[in-house]
Amino acid sequence: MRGAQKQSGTVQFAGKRIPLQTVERLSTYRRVLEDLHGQGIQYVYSHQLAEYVDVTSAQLRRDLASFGSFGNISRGYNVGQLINTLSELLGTVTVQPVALVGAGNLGRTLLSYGGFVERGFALDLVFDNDPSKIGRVIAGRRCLDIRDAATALRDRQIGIAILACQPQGLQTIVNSFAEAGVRAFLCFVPAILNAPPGTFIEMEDISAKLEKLSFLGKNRVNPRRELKASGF
Amino acid sequence: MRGAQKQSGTVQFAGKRIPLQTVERLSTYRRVLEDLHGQGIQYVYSHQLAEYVDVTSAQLRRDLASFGSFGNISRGYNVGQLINTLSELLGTVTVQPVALVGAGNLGRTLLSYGGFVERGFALDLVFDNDPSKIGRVIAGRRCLDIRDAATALRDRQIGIAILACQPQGLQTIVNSFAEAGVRAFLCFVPAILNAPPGTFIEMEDISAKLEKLSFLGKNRVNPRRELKASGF
DNA sequence: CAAGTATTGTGAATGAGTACACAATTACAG
DNA sequence: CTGTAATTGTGTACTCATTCACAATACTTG
Repeated sequence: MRGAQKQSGTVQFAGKRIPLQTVERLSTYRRVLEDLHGQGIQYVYSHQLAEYVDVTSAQLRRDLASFGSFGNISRGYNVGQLINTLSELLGTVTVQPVALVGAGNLGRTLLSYGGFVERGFALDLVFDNDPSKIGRVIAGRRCLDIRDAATALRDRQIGIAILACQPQGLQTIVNSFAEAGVRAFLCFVPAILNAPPGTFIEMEDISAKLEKLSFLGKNRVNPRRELKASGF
Repeated sequence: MRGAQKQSGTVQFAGKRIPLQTVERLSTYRRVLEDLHGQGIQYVYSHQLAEYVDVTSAQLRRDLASFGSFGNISRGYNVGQLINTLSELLGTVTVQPVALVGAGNLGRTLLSYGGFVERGFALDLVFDNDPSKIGRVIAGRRCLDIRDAATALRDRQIGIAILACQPQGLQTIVNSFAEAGVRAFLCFVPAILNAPPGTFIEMEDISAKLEKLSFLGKNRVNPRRELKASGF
């Protein structure tokens, strides 16, 4: 038994070791950039974007610079171009298919959430082990038998799976998914899982988040960086 | 405009500066301990518990030791006792009320999830601004008008709120909740929010998680610690 | 009761991540 | 065409987090 935790760690990219936290920030940058793009803004300086995202400008520049040199030294960063660059890095230029395990309450909520596609993900495959759900169409997708997962995953070349099912037998499912080529898992089930070699499991325990907040509500937080008076 | 990010930061506790990451691990420890407790195990050594949770034993001992001295030097840690200690630290000895903003798909899913109570949280208050929802009973709770939130929050002494609504006007809601005594927010809405002074916002962006996984699936991850051959 | 064994808690060393500060560079105004 | 102002990318310093390694301690066994 081995827990899949928020292993901070690093990623190997073009010979460099890049902190996972940097990768997480890329998402935020991209999201804010989309916003600016929508407002018709074409160029943005590191200190502006940094302020929106609440990091230091140095942090932002280093994050981006670790993937290449994208800024114009005097105009700043081209918004549209940077969005494309980040999308390429994150692998969301084209919408990629994602598998969902579990068509319960949470699963159905995820299926009916429209926001994934515009961020580059489509929950195309739904699996369950409940005979009363298998075969039924849920939010436009036909629910498949979890036992038939392997071939379906391979056919569609699925690389990412979301786990929103019961904890029983979950390790077996993860193993077989990994066997079928799935590289990364987002797991909403509070279970102790072992990530098969070459795969990554991101745990999402909402109760744990609440526990953290509960603790923070009772004790004073020292922000990493002293907050400037916000102009908000 | 200021983004509420995963500010790593530290917490002030009994004069010590404690990393937030330590606090997050406490939840995991507690969860695994509950498991062991259920199995009737009374004592556990740091290296055992550490193996389950996938941290080093030194990490585990330091995490716990930063809050006090709980281990018996030769029997290890008393499982039941440690659970109580952690619950006290996390503030989940008694079930505490939590407010939910937004009775949409996600909100209803959270309401019908039974796992919160056993972790010490009860989603007692539900708010929405949709007249067709206000007054209706959803999963046993009557949905209240978001405009009446302030008094309800104060009456129930709510310290934590979950945000699962539309992004429009969310900052205003956060501000008024903070005014009414809410100290911590768990936000599922991909918006840029400014945490009022003395409050903490935990962002939960599922699409961002998928983007991270997408990146990781394409690039090799260096685990922080070399995995020992697992006995799983 | 003494010797042996194994564990906790922690000072010190290491490693990772962030912020500072500036050289190099570009734009632009006069 | 030159001077001025402002930005990026990055070497360096620093802070924070993790791991090492061991002294202090408690239990067990002979």
